[in-house]
Amino acid sequence: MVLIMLELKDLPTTGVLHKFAERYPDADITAVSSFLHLLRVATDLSIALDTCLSKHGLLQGRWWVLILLMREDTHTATPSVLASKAGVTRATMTGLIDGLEQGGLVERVFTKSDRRSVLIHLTDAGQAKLDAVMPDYYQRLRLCMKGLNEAQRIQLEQMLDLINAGIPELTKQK
Amino acid sequence: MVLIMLELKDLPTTGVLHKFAERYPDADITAVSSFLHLLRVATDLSIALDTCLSKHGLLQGRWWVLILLMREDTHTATPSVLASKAGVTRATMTGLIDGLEQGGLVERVFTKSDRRSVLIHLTDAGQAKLDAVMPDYYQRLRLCMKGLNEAQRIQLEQMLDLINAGIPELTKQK
DNA sequence: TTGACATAGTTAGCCAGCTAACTATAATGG
DNA sequence: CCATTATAGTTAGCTGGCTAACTATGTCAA
Repeated sequence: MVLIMLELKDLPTTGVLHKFAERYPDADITAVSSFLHLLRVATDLSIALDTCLSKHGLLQGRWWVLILLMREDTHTATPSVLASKAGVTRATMTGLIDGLEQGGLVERVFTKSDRRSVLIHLTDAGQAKLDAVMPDYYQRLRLCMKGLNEAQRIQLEQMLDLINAGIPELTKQK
Repeated sequence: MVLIMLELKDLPTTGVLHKFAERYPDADITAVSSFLHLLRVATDLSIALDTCLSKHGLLQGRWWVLILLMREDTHTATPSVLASKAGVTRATMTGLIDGLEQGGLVERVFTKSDRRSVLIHLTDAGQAKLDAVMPDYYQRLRLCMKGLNEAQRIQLEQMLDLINAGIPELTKQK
């Protein structure tokens, strides 16, 4: 996944929001506040995740490829499938696989059935890398999220789904 | 703000999460689920916001600079302050200002008091650009967020604050 | 008062996304 | 059965972040 946004250090105060709402009467102050708050926390989470992964020589892109491969029973998938699941272009996936192959974490296996295609296979070194990264990641994430109990987590996901359902409104042609 | 993460198209099913939890007993399944869900929705929101802004010839970086300037009573600020509030480096801010100046949306004003410093001033054209963009943005955001009532928005922000408080756990030295 | 340090802005070069175009191979329909 | 279209992977070049290094200016303490 590739989320790019400006890191919002100074969320607007309600005073600023009201000032803007005067000039732009369509402004829905709590909508803006929640929206920016959500983007800000997610941005900081993403940066922190990269910091955590970089201690193991990974970033989100490559890390996610390894996870997608581990999910497969055969520890194998094509670049196209990986690109689609990771939400990046095939061109980007080529670069990610190049880096992982250079590090010996995956290997390209050429298939006979469809000669256009390549299978990407998680190597033992790749699995070992995951076995080093994932426990650290899971421990840290557990601590990070310990402020929310189970009920709150469910509520959060429900609200995220509601927002997600509204996203098309941001881009819809009028 | 610069949030970079892989766009997670395929969130793990609870089945997959349990499979991983077997190998990695530290995994806190609902923590992982909520975390990925949050990053995914925020990513999609960020992409949609860029799509919305790009119809007006802006992206998040430049758009945010214009907003920060409009917040100031004098419609003026230094690049350093803008960089700090936007959460980008001063180097990045130089590039953003270059682009905005080229489009006539801001101007560099050299000061006499501190000759190291420059003041960035929102031009009439810059204000006009905001007057074109912001109503569209606010209308769309209102629709996007209309699935959440006021109580839910408050709850959401509270939960985001709880997560935010846990972020240091992701990067803390052990 | 001057040497060391701090601050403001810029420049240069890196990186990981992206799109568009290309090659090779497969699938399909007239 | 062959021309067209679709698919898989790669390459080339763009973009907007980043860090590090640099210039110029200001500040402060010995």
